[in-house]
Amino acid sequence: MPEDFNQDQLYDHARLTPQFVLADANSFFASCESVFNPSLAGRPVVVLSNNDGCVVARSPAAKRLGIANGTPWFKIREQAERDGVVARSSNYELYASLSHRMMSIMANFLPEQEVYSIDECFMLSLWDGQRTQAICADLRETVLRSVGIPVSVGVAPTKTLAKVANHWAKNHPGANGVTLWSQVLAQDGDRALASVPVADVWGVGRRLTKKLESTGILTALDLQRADPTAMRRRFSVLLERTVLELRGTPAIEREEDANGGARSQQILCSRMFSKPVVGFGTLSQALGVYAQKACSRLRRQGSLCSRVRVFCSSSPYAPGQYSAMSGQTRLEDPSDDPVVITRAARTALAGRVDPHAAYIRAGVVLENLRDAKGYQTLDGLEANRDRGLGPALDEAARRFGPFRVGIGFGGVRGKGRQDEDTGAEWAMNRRMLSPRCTTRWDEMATVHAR
DNA sequence: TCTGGGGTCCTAGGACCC
DNA sequence: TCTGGGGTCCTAGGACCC
Repeated sequence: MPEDFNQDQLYDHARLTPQFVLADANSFFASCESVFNPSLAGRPVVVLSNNDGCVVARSPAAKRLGIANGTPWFKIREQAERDGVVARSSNYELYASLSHRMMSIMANFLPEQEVYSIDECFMLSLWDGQRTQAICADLRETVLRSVGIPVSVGVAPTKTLAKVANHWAKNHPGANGVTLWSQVLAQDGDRALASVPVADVWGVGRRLTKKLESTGILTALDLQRADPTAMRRRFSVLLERTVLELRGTPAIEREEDANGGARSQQILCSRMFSKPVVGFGTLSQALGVYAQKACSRLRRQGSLCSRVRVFCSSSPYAPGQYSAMSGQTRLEDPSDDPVVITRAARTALAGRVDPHAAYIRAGVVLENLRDAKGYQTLDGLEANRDRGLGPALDEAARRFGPFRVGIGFGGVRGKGRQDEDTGAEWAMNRRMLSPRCTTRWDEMATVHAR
C-alpha cells in the first residue's frame, strides 16, 4: 500500500471499478540471458527449445531481423550466424529463478497477484487512473533496476482488455511501458480496437481466426460487436466470454495459482529424444526417469495421483509410417511413492510398444490428482503410501543435485554440465547453455572491478 | 543430421442406471 | 418383455495459452 493511504481515499476508491493490471516481461528468456551477460545488450539474441530445436524467444534486435517464433534453428542457422545472432539453449533453471524474484517484487505493489505464466502476472488496482499509472510506472522501474528485466504493463476493466493494453504498451514507445486502456479509448475511441487483428485477441487461436475471418470478423472491434449468444451457439462458451470481456464485462475467473505451488489437475513430464529410440527396454528407462521427475513435482505440491499415463510417438516429419501409442495404469490407492509410480509407468508401457518404431518423443502424465493431506484410507490399506523414500530422494536432490540417486535409470550419472540428465544416448542436447548464475555455486557470475 | 514442454477447458459420444 | 427419456460418469480429442 502507498504510504499516504487513508480511510477517505478507500471510501472514494471503492466506487471505482477494479482494474486488472497485467505485467508481462519483454522477450523474457532473451532478457534473462543478458542479465548476467551485459555484452548481449542490444544484440540479436535467440533462445532455443530443448535439443536446441526451434526458436522460442527473441530479443528486439532478433525480431527486427525477421526471425519468427517457432522457426527450427537448423533452417535459419547459417543466415543467423552471418547476421551476428547469438543463440542460447534454454536455461529454465535461470529463468525460473529470475521469474521468482520478479514476481515477489511485483507482489509488493498491487494486491491479488495471480501468476499466470513464468513471465506474466495479473494484479488488481482499486485506485483511480492517475494513481494506477504512477504505481505501475514505479513497479516497472523497480523490476528493471533490481532484477534487470524490462516489463510492460496493461491496465483495463477485464483480463482480455488488459492483454490488449499490454500489447499496446509494448508496441507504442510513447507509452513508456505502461498503458491504461481508458486513456487509449479516450484518445482513439473505436479506432484502437479496430487496429487489433482478431488473431491477436487472447483466446483466439489459429483455427478460430480462420473461421472468424470467413464470417467477416477481422478485428477485435468486429468481435466486440458480435452477438455473444450467437458466438456461443456457433463456436463455444469460451468465445462468448471473450466477447463479453471485450465489452468490459469480466467473464474469466481467477485461475488457481498454478505456479505458486498450489494445485494443478495433471502433471506432465515429456521430452524429445536427441536421437530415435527403438524397443521397450530403452523406452522404459526414459519413462522411468520422467516418472520420477513428475513424481517429485507431485510431492512438492502435496498431491497424490491415482492414474499414470504414458505415451510415445515417432516423428511426424519423417516420411513413411507415423506411430504413436499411449497406455495407462490405475492405482487402486492414490500414491506419491516414486517406486509405485515408476512401476505403474512401466506397466502402462508393457505390451504396447511397436518393436520396430523409431520413437522420438515420450512422456508421463500423472492424473486424477487429489490433496494428500485430506486423503485417508482405512487402517491396514495404505500399501501405496511410502512416506520415506520420496522425501529422501527430494532431500538428496536438494543437497547434491538432481538424479545423484534414483530408481532404475534415474540414478545413473551423466557427464559434465548435463547433470540434470542421465547422460544416456537419448538425453537432450543443450550445447549453448549459459551459466546458471543464481542457482549453482560453481556457475556464479564473475565481476571485474577496474 | 537438426522441428519444445507444460498446462487448461470444453465437447461429443458411449456406457450405465433408474 | 418392450420402450423411452433423463441423468451421470468417463474418455478421447480438439482448441487454446505461454
